[in-house]
Amino acid sequence: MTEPSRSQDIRIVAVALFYERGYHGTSMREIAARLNMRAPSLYNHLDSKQQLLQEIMTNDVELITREVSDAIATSQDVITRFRRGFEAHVRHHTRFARESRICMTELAALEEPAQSEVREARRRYAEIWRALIVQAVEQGRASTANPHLAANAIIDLGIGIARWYRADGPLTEATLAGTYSDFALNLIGTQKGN
Amino acid sequence: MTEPSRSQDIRIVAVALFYERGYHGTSMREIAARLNMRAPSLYNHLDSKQQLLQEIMTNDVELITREVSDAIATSQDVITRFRRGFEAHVRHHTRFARESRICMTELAALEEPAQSEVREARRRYAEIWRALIVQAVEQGRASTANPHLAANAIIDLGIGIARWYRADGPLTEATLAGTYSDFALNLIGTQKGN
DNA sequence: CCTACCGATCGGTAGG
DNA sequence: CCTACCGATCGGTAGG
Repeated sequence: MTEPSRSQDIRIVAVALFYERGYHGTSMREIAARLNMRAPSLYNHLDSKQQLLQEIMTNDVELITREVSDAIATSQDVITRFRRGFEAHVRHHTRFARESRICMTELAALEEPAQSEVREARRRYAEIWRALIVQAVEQGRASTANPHLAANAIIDLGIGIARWYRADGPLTEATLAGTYSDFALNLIGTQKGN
Repeated sequence: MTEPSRSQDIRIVAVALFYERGYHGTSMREIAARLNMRAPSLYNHLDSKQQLLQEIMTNDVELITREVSDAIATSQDVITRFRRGFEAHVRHHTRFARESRICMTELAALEEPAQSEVREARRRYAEIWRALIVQAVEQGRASTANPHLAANAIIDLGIGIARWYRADGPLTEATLAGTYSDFALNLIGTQKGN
């Protein structure tokens, strides 16, 4: 049975094309062509183009939430939690740069009710960062005046990476995660080495 | 003569719609409808849909480059230059949040050679930030280990603002610029109060 | 998995 | 500024 791998192939090609040309700039015929198929054959593996977009976006936001939650859970120390969480955040945006950018860029192309669900999932993700920074400030380990804005800044640093990071470039994921963690720790007003 | 204001109206509506639905998700008929016109009438004021996108993107990247260059030129002190430049950077992304987001999001929809020109203009803009951070480090006023990555981070902090800032929200532009300047100064390893 | 094809919509032109 | 209309392309279905 080639069924599950075929569906997977379609999703991979869809990610590549939505990333390169955007959702509305990509046709089902183009997706099919990259798989040496005709467009109608795709519909043996999926319901609609919308469903494809929805799966990509939902998967991505759920994945990063899980990755960061898991990373944060590995320590009791708030600064260690912050650093490990942020490294997971950065790594996600390097490893899934295309998915992340689609999530950021194509939200308007996602129809309701899926759009609201993704927005809500993102809001919950941001809440993790807000809570963590508030906790760090309360414990006197960080000094930012505005944890809410700091959380936005932290998230945007990661999102930005998906804009310019190239896996085939000279910059390794580990170097990037390390350097950016220093940025993030500085930003919220901790001292390096914590 | 209603000519120049009409062209301006069209550009304003195009910005609003490209922002809301994306370039490929917006039809010329929709742009016309918001102006109580029919689509063919638009072509008395413009050559093509592409031209509309190109003007929006070129204008925006040239404007932010001018704004930040001017802000930087008002001081000799490298940290003051950095802070004033960054405040201009932040203010641009609040005042022109829609244009900025279109620039970020719709680059793939811009055809060549315009796309390469915008990419090049953006590269020059990033170069301003790299040079400024390198200078700050050389003068011992900042301590970041990687000015190139720091410049990316600084730019991404601004871009991120365009993602979530709402002019009708409780957060004023001045508060945001002030708080974010602290973030940026911390990030590159200066001490507050410089 | 394919061919054949549907109605809808696209950017843009002709002509006034 | 409009109506009328062009060829191209879209997502998706029928039927095998």
